[in-house]
Amino acid sequence: MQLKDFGKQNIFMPDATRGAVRFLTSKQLKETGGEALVTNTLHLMITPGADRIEQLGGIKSFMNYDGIVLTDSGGFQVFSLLHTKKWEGKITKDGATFKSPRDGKTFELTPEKSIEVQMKLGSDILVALDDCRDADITREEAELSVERTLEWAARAKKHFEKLKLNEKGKLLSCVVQGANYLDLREYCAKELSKMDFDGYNFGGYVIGEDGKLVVEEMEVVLKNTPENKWKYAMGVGKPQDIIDSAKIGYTVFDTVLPTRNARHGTLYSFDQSDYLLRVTNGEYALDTAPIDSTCDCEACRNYTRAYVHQMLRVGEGTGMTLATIHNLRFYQRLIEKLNTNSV
RNA sequence: GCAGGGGUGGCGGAGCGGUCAAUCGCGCUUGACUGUAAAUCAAGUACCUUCGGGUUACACAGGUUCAAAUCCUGUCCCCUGCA
Repeated sequence: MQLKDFGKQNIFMPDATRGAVRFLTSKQLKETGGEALVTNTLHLMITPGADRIEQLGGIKSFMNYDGIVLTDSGGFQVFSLLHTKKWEGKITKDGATFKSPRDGKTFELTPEKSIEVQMKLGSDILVALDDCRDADITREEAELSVERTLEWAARAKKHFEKLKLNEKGKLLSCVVQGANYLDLREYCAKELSKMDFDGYNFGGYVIGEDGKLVVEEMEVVLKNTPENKWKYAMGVGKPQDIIDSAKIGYTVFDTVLPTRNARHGTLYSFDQSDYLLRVTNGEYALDTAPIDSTCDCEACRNYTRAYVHQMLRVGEGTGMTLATIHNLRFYQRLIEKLNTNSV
């Protein structure tokens, strides 16, 4: 796929946060069928650092991956680690400063810094730093989050244009915030649209308190952003959430669910009505069927449920690998079905 | 044979007169995970229950005591040292 066609069809990007999809080689990842992955600015900035990745030829060369690479801005990490006080740090009008729990070193993440790091990493698709918050914040907090997100987006865009003079073939996307306030979502979407980004990402927490996708908010963003630009539902989601998001017009997806769940024993299978097959459960100990009778992945073609069950139970890396390969293949097959209208 | 130590729930291992159905770890059962601090986390794990509680339980059999997994006696096992 050409970069210019990104998002024209549904696409699912596995998360290789620190430069690898856990337990998979780039070859194994490629064999699951995807054409792009997501990696993370903040994680790679802390270690090994953007300069080193640049010295080593960029993230694609470093991890020997020849697909499309999208780098997340680090906005979500600021939210999940700083706002929730898991990491020491503070958020200011310029971004965030925080101490790495690895070695206590202080880092600063501004809109400009985020773009610079993403450039050095050798990303194809960059994301402007946003002020990500929880779904249930007060209106005042949501307003502040939107204002900062807009200001940061403008600064990111400006810096991107400046650096892009020497770097061709890169795209920049932005993130729409506004929590569950529809008018703020609309305002944020409209203002970002004026800045003309290559793609529009739905940010914030996509799952409401009831555990359901915030479809209403997602629709408002669709209506108020340019039709010919991609809409990326960040962090979405469960198979049904992806189906529902695709139905209303989102085409770009990423989530840690298939990879994290694989490691935790929750596999996906079209053989199950709810797509879920908890392979470590006792009932699969003697099950010689493949995880999914319709699947063509390495795990399903060569191994039984009983084998994956046992390997995961004893904590063998091979179990993690097989489960991850399978779950990613499931997600890619789901996307293929969406693209051929057969789901 | 003599001397010493020990037998606790599926396993390992605490407790050493009442607050013990018995810390904890493992195992087992189930669930959660949505821009990854996550090969993580949560709940449950004798039996019965109208969820108030009730019934058997700490090798086995007796005993002391208001009260015993905890003290005493005997029996049966196990381990270590010396013969």
